[in-house]
Amino acid sequence: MEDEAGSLPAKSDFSAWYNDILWRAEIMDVRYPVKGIYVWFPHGFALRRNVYQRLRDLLDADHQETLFPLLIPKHEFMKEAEHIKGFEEEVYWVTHGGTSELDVPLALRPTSETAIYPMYALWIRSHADLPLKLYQVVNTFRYETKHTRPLIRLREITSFKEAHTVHATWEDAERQVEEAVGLYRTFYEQLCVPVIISRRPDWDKFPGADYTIAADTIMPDGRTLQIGTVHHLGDHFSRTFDITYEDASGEQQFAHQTCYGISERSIAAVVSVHGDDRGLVLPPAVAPVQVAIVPIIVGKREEEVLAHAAALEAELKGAGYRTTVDTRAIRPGAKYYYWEMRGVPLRLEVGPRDIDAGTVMAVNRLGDKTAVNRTAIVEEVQAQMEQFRDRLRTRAEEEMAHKITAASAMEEIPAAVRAGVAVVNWCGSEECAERIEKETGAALLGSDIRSRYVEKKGGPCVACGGAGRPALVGRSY
RNA sequence: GGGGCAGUAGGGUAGCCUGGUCCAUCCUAGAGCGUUUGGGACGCUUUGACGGCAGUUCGAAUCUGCCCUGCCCCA
Repeated sequence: MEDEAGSLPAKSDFSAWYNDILWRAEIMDVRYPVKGIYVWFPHGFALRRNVYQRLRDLLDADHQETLFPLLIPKHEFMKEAEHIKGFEEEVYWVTHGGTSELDVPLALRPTSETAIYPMYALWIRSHADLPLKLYQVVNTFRYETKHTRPLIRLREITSFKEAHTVHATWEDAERQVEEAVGLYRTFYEQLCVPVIISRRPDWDKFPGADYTIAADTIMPDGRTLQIGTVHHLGDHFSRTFDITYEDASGEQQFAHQTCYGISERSIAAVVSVHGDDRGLVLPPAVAPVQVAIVPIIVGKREEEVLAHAAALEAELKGAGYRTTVDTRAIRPGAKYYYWEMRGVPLRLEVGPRDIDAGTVMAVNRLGDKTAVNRTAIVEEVQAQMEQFRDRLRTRAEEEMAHKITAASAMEEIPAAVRAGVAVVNWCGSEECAERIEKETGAALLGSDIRSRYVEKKGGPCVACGGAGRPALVGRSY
């Protein structure tokens, strides 16, 4: 216990834990000398790749991947009034080429609507071109003035998956919003990260949207993290960028649009929701290493054990598992800690005793240890992975459920939001939302809540007593 | 947006108040050699730091100013 090498701060000290684990588990190096801009370590990058592969697989079913430019000319960027207002304080501008000033200043995209939609205006001509569903995974830049935090609040978002769809009618776009919400639900199920879906209040929606649906998770310190948003853009942008199509009767119509995004906050959520005092705990679906084999080398049987471990590795790799044998010249215990820090779901230990007994010791990242039959190893690993994933998901769900508290009066809100989020009844007025924020120090996050942990039926508004519907109140990142 | 605190080898720290004894302490990490190996091995050898710029001073890790960077709390 004392003088433990490489020990993390306890997860109960979440802020310290979070900063430290990103370093120790080799997710990100925060030492890059520009505020709010960080470097992916190879291990973190491998995690990112696996996470985004999941997202791509889901989207590729009926979206196409594309890539638009980073630079947006000022005149395009300035077209949509609400949109500009939402971002103008956060935009980086490229004003010079070498030493000469540019005729047209170029914005580094804070998001890509104004890069994509002028092209959509050219591409879309007829109803037969609709729906159009494209997405890209890009970096975006926002000059954040609040405290930056790796993976959570960045000046360069390195991993923004943004989808932009175009539809004939408002209703078609609305259906797309629901599809996107479904996609995001599935995505987070794969990551075993529980989410609460809600509709953002009007004053908090995406600049230029009709409405915004958001997915939030609850962090260990009780604060919420927005990890996905879906926006119904109506025809705001199509009017601005002249995205029109000829309908079946030959009339020109404005298109209706949606956009929806997920960023590396998804990875912050995986790290934070599942991790523990020993390090990362990763769902098998995205773990860069799914099985770590630790050979127990004792005296003369070294070669035999290594051969055994190599055969095991080959078999598991053949079965599709990301597997590694740790042959480093350090003690087995050091390897256990090493792979635990990096979140490997399953560790297999093979030593002389196991070889003699025809078994392999299997230890999952939650600490369950079993001796499994060597000959049935692939089936065993598969079963253990599935069981592990289910346990992770259940554990995360239970933790989130504990952080949601119904509050029927204003006085109950502060205690509830100290532990997590409060569910209150709210009449929908901005005035009452402001009162709630002022009196409790927590923000009104959303209404039309979709969560199995939140009752659907309404009641009197906690602020004014008028007819209210359930709404989410919490402190957010 | 407001307010605190801090920056010393790759990571964590002592020294700073009270300038010189500091070619800077300890832990960890890295490299090499050897002995080890069923939960963070040991021995020997070795590498490596005062955030930046200006100032005060005979002399600055230490004092002052600005800048950069980070963390915490409040709105």
